[in-house]
Amino acid sequence: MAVSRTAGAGAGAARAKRPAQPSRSKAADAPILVDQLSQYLGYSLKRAQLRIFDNFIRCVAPLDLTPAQFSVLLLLEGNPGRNQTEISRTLGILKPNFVAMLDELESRDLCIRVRSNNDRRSHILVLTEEGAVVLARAKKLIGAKHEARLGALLGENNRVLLLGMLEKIAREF
Amino acid sequence: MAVSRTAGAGAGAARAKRPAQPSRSKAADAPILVDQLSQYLGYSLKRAQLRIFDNFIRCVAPLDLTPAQFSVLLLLEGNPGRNQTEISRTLGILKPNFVAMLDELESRDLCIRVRSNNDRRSHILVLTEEGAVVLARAKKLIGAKHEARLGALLGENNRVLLLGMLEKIAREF
DNA sequence: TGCTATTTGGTATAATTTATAACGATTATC
DNA sequence: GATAATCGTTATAAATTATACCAAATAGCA
Repeated sequence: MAVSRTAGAGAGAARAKRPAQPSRSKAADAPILVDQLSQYLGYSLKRAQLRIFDNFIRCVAPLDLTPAQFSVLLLLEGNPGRNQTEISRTLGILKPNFVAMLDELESRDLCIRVRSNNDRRSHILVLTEEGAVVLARAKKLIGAKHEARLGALLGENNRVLLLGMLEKIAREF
Repeated sequence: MAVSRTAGAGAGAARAKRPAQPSRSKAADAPILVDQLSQYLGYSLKRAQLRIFDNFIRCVAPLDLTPAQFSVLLLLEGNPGRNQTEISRTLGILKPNFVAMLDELESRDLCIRVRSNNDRRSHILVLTEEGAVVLARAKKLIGAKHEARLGALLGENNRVLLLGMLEKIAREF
């Protein structure tokens, strides 16, 4: 369905004042119709997702966290004692790609890898104190600037409804 | 927020029968908790989007159309006489990336570029007959196998509600 | 009319994201 | 104790998204 990050959604071409004359030559820039497309869940879903991610990133910009990084930290906090494979699989991150991501987080002292005693192959992922602090700040920023805004836009009831439907799709579709 | 294409969502590790003993060593694979994460719109949105795209692609597999390609064809059908810039911008595809995409569609005889008479710089995009046929088939497949399934999962009322909320987010957030 | 600025489609290329194959070390299985 | 499987990792590819620039054509204006 296309939909990339930067360019805006609107048929933002010229949009100058258009003459009454409905000819098809110059100044005839009627907005492009997206109505049909918007009826397809995939399209609207992707567009919404890009908007949300953009805003998410801006909200936590002071902490320099990507959505993926945030999700890792949050998962570590709530699930201590897990290893890389468990965390990466839960998030749908392929193991090879998770390595660099952890290197980054570890280099910023947000978490550490600890060799497991039970299974010396695996690395237990541990949220550091710094990681906990950053995560707490991120939560606060997102709650105040991001999710709150969503609630304001849709209404709190609808926000919860939306979340429920999305979860259902993610699990059962 | 992570969330890639392949790996499933579940904490799909071993999940063998676990002994009553709640020790933390072997066989202690309680499912990882994602509840907190699921409360963040970005996470659930992305997961749902990946599921939907996966299914979309499978549904139109016989026609070999990506969501992006489908959206282009649909837009051409509903908006004849538009040029590349207008279409690509509407879809949020950057112009340089749109070139190869059009090359592909044109090579498959689904659409053609026609030099405009009004403005000899621009290429008007025209859906070919073949393109219209393929698009019609795609619509049918998606309607029958994809959107219908969604309606069955959420209920038709909720499906419409969901679409409305997503559109609102895409436009106003 | 001429001159400059902008727009259009395009090329080349980079950066980012996602995916596959394989390896050493360790553990499980039998 | 031999074989298979798993863990984290490296290397690398493929796909997606983004930036800089170009020639041709047009627009805007002096």
